[in-house]
Amino acid sequence: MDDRTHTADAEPGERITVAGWVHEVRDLGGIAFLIVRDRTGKIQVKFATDEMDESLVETGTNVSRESVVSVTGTVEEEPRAPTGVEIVPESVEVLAPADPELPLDPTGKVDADLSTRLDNRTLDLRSGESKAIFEIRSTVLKAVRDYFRSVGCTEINTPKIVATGTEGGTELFPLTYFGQEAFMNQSPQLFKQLMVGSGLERVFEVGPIFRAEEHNTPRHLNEATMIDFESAFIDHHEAMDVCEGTLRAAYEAVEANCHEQLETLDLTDAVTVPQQEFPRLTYEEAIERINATGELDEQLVWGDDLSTEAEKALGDDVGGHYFITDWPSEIKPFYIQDYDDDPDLSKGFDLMHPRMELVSGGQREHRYDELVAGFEQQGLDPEAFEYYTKMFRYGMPPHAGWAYGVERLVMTMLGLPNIREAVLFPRDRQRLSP
RNA sequence: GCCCGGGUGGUGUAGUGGCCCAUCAUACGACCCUGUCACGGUCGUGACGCGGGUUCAAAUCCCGCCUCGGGCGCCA
Repeated sequence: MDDRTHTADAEPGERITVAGWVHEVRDLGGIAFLIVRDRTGKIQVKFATDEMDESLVETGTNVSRESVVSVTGTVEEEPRAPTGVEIVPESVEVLAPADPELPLDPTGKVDADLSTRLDNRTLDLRSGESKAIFEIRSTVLKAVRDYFRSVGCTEINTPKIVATGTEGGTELFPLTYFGQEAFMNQSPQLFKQLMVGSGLERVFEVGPIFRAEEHNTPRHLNEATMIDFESAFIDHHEAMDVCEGTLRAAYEAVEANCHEQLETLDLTDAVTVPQQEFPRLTYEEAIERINATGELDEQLVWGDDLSTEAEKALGDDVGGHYFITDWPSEIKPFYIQDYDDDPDLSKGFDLMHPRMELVSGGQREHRYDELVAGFEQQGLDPEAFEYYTKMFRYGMPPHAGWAYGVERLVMTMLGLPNIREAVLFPRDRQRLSP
């Protein structure tokens, strides 16, 4: 396939070979058109049915939609062709015929339900919209990685099969590891913290996490991709700076490099880099503001976690990304540090999009005695986490960090109605295949 | 985990007790058509998730199961 030309690169006067999928055949009688699609676009192949070789016309016009074909011919300038050029074929080869009855319509003339699309993801991703989402996701991941490198991070990978959970609270997928009890990891949290105490100091990871919660919503997955960041010698304010920088980098990269995809998704004006610096509301300010909206039946009191309804009320009120800082220690995990002068208040924060929570992070507890006390307060056995706590006895620097859900980032950026749109092969309460 | 709403040709849908051996679009098959670009035209094939019940009569009502989607909790 060395001599293959992409459809978008076809220049008049050239003799080329294009290879791709049969998008459509339009047979008008004496003239017929075969539209070939590849990842760069589409091109029209013209058959003058009375004048051309009979078997060539037969092959080119009787091929089923979505079959894979290779067409060799001359590119001619033709104002009447959709792209201004068309191929006058010398030969057409069917590399892989498709069954005539397709489980969904990649041209998009007839809609398909999300579950039908997910059952036939390969075909679904031949359509412009679905493909565009994953091209944008790829751009986001590249931008995020580049940004982390620009602020001196080392990319790491931590184990996904673990002996204990991170927080003990959430549901884990159990498995058997050579006869031992083990779990799929729900977060790189503990491992990335161990790395800030290593010579690496400042790390990030992009990888999967697994949560066995039986939720059934458009914003949860049982296998998700997390962007984790953790750095030594920074506090939660600096961690928020990096967090905001990462998100801006992602939006900027998409705005700069994904014109075509945004156009396909009809989002050219909808996706823009956030202008304002993200407001940093304290938890206390947040609940006051929520109560002031009057959207909730019952007023929130200090110590309440924010319900979905409360988050929505606040999101509508703020109208853009924002941080919530200084959460009550009670509702944040043990590894988040409390304020020394107010132990009821933690240095945890969340980054919110008006639609949902995107990031959770905070200043970590790096002092051994306080950390162990925190375990006990949350009813966890410090012994079970000895591999983790032990390292805090050998010089663990002050540090902070956070974690994003990639799918939520893409979902909120593109206004996708369902998080499954942002994963190739989602794992949810009922879907395990493909 | 609790709660709510759906499942009708390949795909997406209409139909809420008899007007339904089921509507429309698209796809598929056949034929006609020399500039389509959602090509057009004629004809044709093709479906009520599964099991039980109520009724003279069930796609339609009831029960169970399967399955899909959503709300809440919790979270990324």
